[in-house]
Amino acid sequence: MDEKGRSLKNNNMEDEMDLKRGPWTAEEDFKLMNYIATNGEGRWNSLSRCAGLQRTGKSCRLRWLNYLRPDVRRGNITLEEQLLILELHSRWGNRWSKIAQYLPGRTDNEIKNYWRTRVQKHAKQLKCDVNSQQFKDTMKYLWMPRLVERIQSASASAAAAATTTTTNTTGSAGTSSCITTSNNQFMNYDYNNNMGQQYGVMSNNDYITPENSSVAVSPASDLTEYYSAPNPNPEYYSGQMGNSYYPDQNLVGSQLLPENYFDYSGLLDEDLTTMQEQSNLNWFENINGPASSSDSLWNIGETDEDFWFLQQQQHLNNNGSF
DNA sequence: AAGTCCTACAACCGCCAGCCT
DNA sequence: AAGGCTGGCGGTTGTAGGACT
Repeated sequence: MDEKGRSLKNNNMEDEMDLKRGPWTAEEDFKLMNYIATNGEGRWNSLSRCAGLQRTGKSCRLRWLNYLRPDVRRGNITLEEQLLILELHSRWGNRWSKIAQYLPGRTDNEIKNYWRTRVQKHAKQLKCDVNSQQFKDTMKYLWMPRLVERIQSASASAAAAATTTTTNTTGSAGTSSCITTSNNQFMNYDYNNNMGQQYGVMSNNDYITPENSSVAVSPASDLTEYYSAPNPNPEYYSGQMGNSYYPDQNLVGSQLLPENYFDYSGLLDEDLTTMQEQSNLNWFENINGPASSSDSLWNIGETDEDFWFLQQQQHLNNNGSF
């Protein structure tokens, strides 16, 4: 019997057994949680029967993994998580479950939904395919650096508010910052070495820094929103930036450490030139969309911050650095 | 206030690989 | 070796609720 035949057979069996579909009720959730608490998970079909649920094993598994599991993290995707998703997706594509391994508490389904609703939306606004080189470049050279900047900005604000110390050291060789994330993760990011000198972004210490910026975290858009969900299980995250955080041992301590996320050292100015040439439109017009667009990539003009950011970009553009 | 549109996300579906008999 | 079963994955759909007109 082929796969389709098998599926039909399964479906018929399910019909015969009058299995329930659609949203789960609180009672069903309770049954499932109770059963798993006592007997553990796995063997989902028999689990479903034994727990007295009129659901497929698949449905039970999905409900447990995506919703009922105690370590499922609720709340909006944070900036740090957005950054990680963009980076890992650029590495692996639509390998949602693999990407989810690197975001504790987040499910593949949630990440997939985030990608479809937020990222693909922006690709649509740019009138380019989400898999196109143009959009990938936009993410890599504008969106992701922007996220880094916002993370640092939010971190600096939080630190100032808490009157605790953040480690910002300024030396003649460059500016290195410690980005403290909402999960007490930290990212060492060297503006000058990783991006600034190569691309003219954030390269000048008296130009863009969290200290001299008037950046205020605002919920104006996907790119400006910031919400750090309460951590339901704090101990789960402790030490997650250490080696144990990364299930793929081949990447431990090398490619995936945050300080390497934006190591664009292999990229040349010609690459950016080519990138711009590939676009028929002005780079910034293309990114920002028409002035009337209310939900463009940066929501230009909606907040002082975004206007400020655009000015910085235009300044860099005019100076030929970008 | 009512209707329509949009967004986010839960849930389902088909396919596949691996294991077991 | 072949067929069946199970779990896992990525793609897609349905829908509740908020935003907009």
